[in-house]
Amino acid sequence: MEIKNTNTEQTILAAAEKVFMDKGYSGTKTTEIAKEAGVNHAMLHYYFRTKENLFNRVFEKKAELFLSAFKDAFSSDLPFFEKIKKCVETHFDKIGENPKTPMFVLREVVVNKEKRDFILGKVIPAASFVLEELDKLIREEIAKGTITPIKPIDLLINIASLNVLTFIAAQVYFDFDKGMNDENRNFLLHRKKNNVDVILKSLQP
Amino acid sequence: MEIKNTNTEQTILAAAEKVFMDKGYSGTKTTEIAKEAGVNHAMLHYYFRTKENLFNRVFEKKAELFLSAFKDAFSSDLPFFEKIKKCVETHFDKIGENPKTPMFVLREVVVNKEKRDFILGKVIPAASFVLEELDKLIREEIAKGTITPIKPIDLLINIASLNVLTFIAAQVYFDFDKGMNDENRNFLLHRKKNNVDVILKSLQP
DNA sequence: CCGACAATTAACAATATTGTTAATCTATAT
DNA sequence: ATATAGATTAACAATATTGTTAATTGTCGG
Repeated sequence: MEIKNTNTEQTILAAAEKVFMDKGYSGTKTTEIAKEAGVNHAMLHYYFRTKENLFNRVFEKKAELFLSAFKDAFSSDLPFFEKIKKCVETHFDKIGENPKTPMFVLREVVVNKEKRDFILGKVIPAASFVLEELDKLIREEIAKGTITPIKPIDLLINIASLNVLTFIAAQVYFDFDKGMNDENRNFLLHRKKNNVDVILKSLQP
Repeated sequence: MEIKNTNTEQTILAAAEKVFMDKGYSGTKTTEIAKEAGVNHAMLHYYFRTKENLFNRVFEKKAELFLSAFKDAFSSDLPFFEKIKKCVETHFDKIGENPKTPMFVLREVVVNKEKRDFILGKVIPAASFVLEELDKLIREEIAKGTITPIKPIDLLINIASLNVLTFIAAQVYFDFDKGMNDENRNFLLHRKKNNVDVILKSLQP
């Protein structure tokens, strides 16, 4: 009489993740998730009660992932310009590991007030950590005259803009599900290099 | 008796535009459009037959608008750097006139293969016009050594990334429907200046 | 093997959603 | 004023979608 945490629950969660990521909350039918998971659709309610519960499990995981891309990006120990370079690259690569995440999160956040508040509640702490770090670094360099005066928040938005929109564009052009061909890979490599370049130049006095 | 029949068809279209822009195709119920328009929901089928017909009317209009922001941006007659500055500003302002459009178009394009093909079919011609113009300009400047070698497509994506994501972020933070306060306006002005700055610096040798 | 209980299924139920239809109303030309 | 055609409405219909339930199956410790 014990927990036989079947893989059914995990199978459903994985299927839900796939379908929700592609079609969003309102575009997804629970029957399609069940079909994708290969289980009776009652199982989905048995384990998660409602569509919304299931969605929240997926959303919270992906939102965490989306924000962690920022946190992880700003935790190396390097000279200033290399550090910034590393930040851009790390952020880019983190998104690359889950390339559909930005569009998924932004879509729900724009469409759903609760999700918007949820994200904003997480963004503030996440951002303030990063912004404080950045602020110290930037002040020093501005004092030394090695970079132009810039607000940390602007630098952050610039990085996010370039990296995030690269992957949204990629999502329009090629199908992440079918693996990537050389052209796709080259596009991303090229854009990563470009983004680092643009950010570093934006700092020049 | 009383005159005049306010054009019901236009009323419905306007309501559809509003709701579709906020909630996307799958998130919108035709009954909500009817309610928003203040008409019996049968009218919506009387004039447009199906939800999809109605949606397509809205989508095609907005897709055109989205792309026109690029075309319009590249049609001034100024010295190189001022021209680029003008491009970024015009593109930014064009989006500002319809700030929800980028997210609306991108959302449907990512989620719906037909809409994706529709957009890609329009993007290619629109882009090639702009890219050819840009190519001529850029070549001259590179030859003169006044800018760093850069591909027109990269410049274009950089401009689009910075401008588009500015408004997506804005859409998350403030409610475009309730008019904007000073803080909102300042944010946008500040970001416009920042984006011009980043783009111009990205061109430096 | 049995009993308990979790897992699974089919069948049902309730509501939402899109779409249709037939009747009614309204404006306008004759 | 009447006929006509288009506009509008309520009422209906069909299907989709989410969720529930009761019965069945499977597992495992005793």
